[in-house]
Parts: sequence; C-alpha cells; structure tokens
Amino acid sequence: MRVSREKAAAHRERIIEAAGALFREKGFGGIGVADIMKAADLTHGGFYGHFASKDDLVAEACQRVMALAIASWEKTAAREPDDAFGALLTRYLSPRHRDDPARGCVFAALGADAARSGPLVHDAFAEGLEPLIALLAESAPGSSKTARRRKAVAAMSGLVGALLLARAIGKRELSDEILDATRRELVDGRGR
Amino acid sequence: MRVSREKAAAHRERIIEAAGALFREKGFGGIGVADIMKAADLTHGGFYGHFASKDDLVAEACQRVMALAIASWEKTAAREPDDAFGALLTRYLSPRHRDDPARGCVFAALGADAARSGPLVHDAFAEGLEPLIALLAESAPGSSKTARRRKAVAAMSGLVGALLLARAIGKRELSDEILDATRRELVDGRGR
DNA sequence: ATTATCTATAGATCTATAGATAATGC
DNA sequence: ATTATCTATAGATCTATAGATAATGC
Repeated sequence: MRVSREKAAAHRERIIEAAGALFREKGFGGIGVADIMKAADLTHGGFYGHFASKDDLVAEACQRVMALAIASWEKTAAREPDDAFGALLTRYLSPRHRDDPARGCVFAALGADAARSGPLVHDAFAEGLEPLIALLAESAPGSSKTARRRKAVAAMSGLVGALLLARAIGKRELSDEILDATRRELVDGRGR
Repeated sequence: MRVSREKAAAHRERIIEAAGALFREKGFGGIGVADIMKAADLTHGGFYGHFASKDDLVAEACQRVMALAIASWEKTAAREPDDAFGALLTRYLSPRHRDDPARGCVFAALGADAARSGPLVHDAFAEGLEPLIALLAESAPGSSKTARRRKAVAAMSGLVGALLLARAIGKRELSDEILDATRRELVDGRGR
C-alpha cells in the first residue's frame, strides 16, 4: 500500500542506512538487494522506486557512511583538543573497532571492493578520504605544514592497513599485536 | 578425454595459478569457477575432480600466492643486503605494484575478503603474514629486537594500507601522494 | 489522479553433480 | 579397469521489471 511522501523519504533513509552496514559487513557483492530491503523492513520490488540500480545505492551508501565518519572524527578531535592526533589514532586502532566492521571505517572494509568498482565509487572514496587526512594533518606532529600533511597521509595508511590485517588473520594474539604496534609507532613515535 | 597423471597435475597447477591472479583482481566472489577454468584452458565440470569446492581452491590459491610472496621478498632482501628494509618498502610502494593487483600483495587485494571468510582462510592469512613481518624485522631499524619487531609490524600496516587506499581512490594525484608520503615516512624517518 | 509499495516473475549467473567419453597404465 | 575430462543440467540466487494494489494529496 502507498505511504505518505514523508514516510517514503524515511524509507529511503532506512535503505541507505541498512546498506551502509551490510555492505561493510559483507562487501558490495556479498549482499543482495532483497536482503537489504528485508533489513529495512520493505519488500524487494520497492527498491527500484528509490534507486535506479544497485550500483546507485552503493555510491549513495558510501557517501553517507563517509560523511558520518568525518563528523565522528571531528567530534573526537574536538573532545581532545590537546591531543587530537593521539585520540583519533587510539580510537581507530581499538579492538572494538576491529570487531565491528559494520559500523567501522569504510576504507578498511570496502577499499578493495572500491578499487574494483567504477569511477563513480572511486571518486566518492577520494572525496571521503581527503577530509579525514586534512583533519589528521591539523593535529599531526611536524614543524612545517608539508611535514604534517605527509605524516597525516602516512598515519592514515597505517590505520587502514592495521585494521585490515587485524581483521584478516585468525590468530587473536597477532591481531592484537598489529593494533598495538601500529598505535605505539604512530602515537608514541611522534617526537622526531 | 583423459590425460596422463603428469598432465593432470599440471592442470591442477594451472587452475591454482589462474585462481591466484583472478581472485586478487576480482575478489573471491567476483570470479566464478567456470571463468577460472576457462583461464586455465579447461572445462567447467573438470574442476571438481581437482578440488572439493570453490572454498577449497580459495584456501589453496591464497597459500600458494603467499608462499611466492615470501620467496620474492627474500630475493629482494638478499639483493640489497645493506638496505633490505628500504628496498622492500620502496618496491612495495611503487606505482607498478599499485597498478597490477593480479600479481601483487594478497593482503591488500583480499584482506577484507579474508576477514569475511571462514577460519581456514583466516589461518592461511595469519601463516602467510608472519614470515613477511619476520623478514622485515631482520632489517628494520631499532636498538632492540622488540623495537625492530614493532617497527616491522607497523611498517607492514603502512604498506598494506597505502596500497589499498592508493587503489581505492580515483584521483591519480592523491593516489601517488599516498604512496610517496608513506614511503618517505617509513623509509626516511628511520633515524630515531 | 498520482504514486509508493507489493507480488510475481523473467533472465542471467553461479556452484555442484550426474553420466558419458576416451586415453592411460596395470 | 581406471580415471581425467567433458557435456549437460539441476537447483539456488541475484538484478531488474511488469502489472496490480491501495493510500495520499491536489
């Protein structure tokens, strides 16, 4: 049955939200439109009233997740004005983040999927990454702006790689070591 | 028609080799058994004489790729005995490596896929990662064995994350910056 | 009258298997 | 006789669409 224009807009939001979590958990190809609609409490066929295609939803869901990530990072940085760099890194490299990919970093969860996607997703990822690097650069150590930028980019690489590796391997011990060692090198090794 | 026992073993190798490249290029779910067999110049149905299931091949192909990676890293380290650490990092963070995922690092290409796989693949990834870290630790800077190990783990994170991000984003400029900045931080920033 | 949603299904694709075929190797 | 490979297909799943339904909003 038909619903109001307002409710339809809310349904669209529910689809995007469900997709954002399910894509991160299972990959772009690992979850189908029908299951996403079921998670949003809607029927399969209704999907194509909201989106032109699954790819369309992929791009939209990624953009949404990245916008939320930027806001979340900004909040963390504002909460710890004296050590935003350390706070951001420590939060990112927590076991809690490792164990909850559905609500975590989209680059670690879907970076490889994005590399295999079309230019639409490629560009969305570039536009989502830039603000995070810029935010890191603000509080990164270094005497010049260039040095801070470089440190921010390298830190971002370390974060994403550590989370990816920590999730990929089976041994809990090595997984914990990866998070700890990367955090210590990036956070404690600042005084150069 | 039937072939000799020797040729059948060679066919098995061809399947593993084709799978190693195609999985890295398209992901575990992005390529089917039929296409892998076609790449190995065999017919679809013959697959199940060589492997019990697609998952079986996934594990076998990953193990093969990781064994080759260890040998390749050892060769690079041996070729540059005075600066194995720098040589390994520079080679890994090259545009050439970024642009050829089918023959590149399995952790950057399939880490997220592995995280979504069963314990068989999880364990294979852990066993493939450990030797690479150990090799890095041999030539990593640091006064103690513990410090070198920590640096090796953090460097591994930086490598994998940089490659993943460089491939995920569309903008060539930012992609190049990620490789360069991570390399400079990890290689040049050793003198602590 | 318009339109958001639902049911049902077409068409494509993918894993796995069954049974036939033909060359190897005891 | 054994067995590696091939042909053909069952059964499941996935994207996308067509047509019906029913509530909204002019």
